[in-house]
Amino acid sequence: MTTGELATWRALLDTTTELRRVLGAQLVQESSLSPADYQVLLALSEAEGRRLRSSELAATIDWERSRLSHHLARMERRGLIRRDGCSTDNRGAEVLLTEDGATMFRGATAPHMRAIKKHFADALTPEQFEALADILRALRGHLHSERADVPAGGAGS
Amino acid sequence: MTTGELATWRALLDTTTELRRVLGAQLVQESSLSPADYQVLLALSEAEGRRLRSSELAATIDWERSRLSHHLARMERRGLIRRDGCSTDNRGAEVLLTEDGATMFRGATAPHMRAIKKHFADALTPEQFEALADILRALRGHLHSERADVPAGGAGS
DNA sequence: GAGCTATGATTGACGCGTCAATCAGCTGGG
DNA sequence: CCCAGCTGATTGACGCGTCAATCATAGCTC
Repeated sequence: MTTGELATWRALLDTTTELRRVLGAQLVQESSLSPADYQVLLALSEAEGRRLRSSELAATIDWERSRLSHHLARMERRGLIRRDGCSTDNRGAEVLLTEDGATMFRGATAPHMRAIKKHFADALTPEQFEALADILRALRGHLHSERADVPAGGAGS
Repeated sequence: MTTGELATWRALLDTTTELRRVLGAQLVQESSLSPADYQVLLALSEAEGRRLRSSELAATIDWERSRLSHHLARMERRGLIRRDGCSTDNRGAEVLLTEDGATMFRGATAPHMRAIKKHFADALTPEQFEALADILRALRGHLHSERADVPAGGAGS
C-alpha cells in the first residue's frame, strides 16, 4: 500500500467523521432526534403499515439485535414508537410508529435534507458524484465478495 | 438535491460504517486495541519524545477534551500511557507513551495496514484513488469554508 | 406429547462519548 | 497584594453500543 493510498484512507475517515458530526449535531438540535433515531423512524415510516417485526427492522438498518432492543426501549419511553406482541409468533415483537413519532420524523426530514444538500451535495460536481457512486459500489462489492469468500473455504488472496 | 445524490449520501454512510466496523473489529481482535486507542497511540508515537500536552493531543486527533480525559484514564489503567505534570504550567498534563504502549502499537501497525490494504486499497483502481482524494478534498474544503463563513457574517457562497 | 434444539427478543454489565459542572492554577487590573 | 476572570484539565451523570447470558416460545424428533 502506498503512502498516498494510506493518506486517502485517513482522509476518508476524517472527512466522514466530520460530516457525521456536523449533520448529526444539526439534526439533533433542530429536531431532538439523533441520527440513530432518524434511521429507525425512516425505516418504520417506509414500512407497510408503519410497523415491522423487530428482527426485520434490525436487518433493514443493519443493526445488532441487542442494540436495537436497547434503542427501542429508549424510544418507547419517549413515545416515538410502541412495541406490540406478534399475532403469528408469540415470541416476536412488532414495532410500530406512533403518531408522535411520525410527526417528529416528518418535522425532521426537510431540514435534514437541506443540511445534507448544504454540507455534502453542494460540495461536489456531477462528475464527482458519479465517480463517488462508482467508488462506493466498488468498495461495497469488494467487502461483500470477501465475506462470501472466507466461509466457503476457498483459497485466500 | 436529486434522488441520486441522496442515494450516494446513504451509500457513503453505509459503506464507511461497514468499513469502520470490519477494520475496527479486526484491529481489536488482533491487538486488543480499539480504533480510538490506535488513534491516540499513533499521535503519541509520532510526537516529539513520545509525549504531548493533553490539549495538543486533543487538537491533533480532533477530540473533545473531556472525551480524551476519559479515554486517557482508561488507557492509563491498562498501562498504555502515563500522565505527568507539566513543568512550565502546573495546570497542564503531559501524556506519554509507556514502553508497553509503544510495543502494543508497534504490534498492531502491520496487521492493521494489511487490513486496510485488503479491505480498502485493493478495491480501487489508481484512477479511483485519485478521484476519491479529489472528492475528499472538495468535501473538506467545503466544510471548512462554511465554518469560516458563518461567524464572520459574510455573504454565503 | 416430552424433551431437545433453534430462534425472537430482552437484559445486565461494562466500556465509551457528550454535556454541564467543577477544580486548579495562571494572568491582568486595581 | 488580591481578586476577577480565563484557561487546562478532570469529573459525574446519563445516553449509547457490545458482548455474553437469559427467557420464552416454536418446531422437530422420537
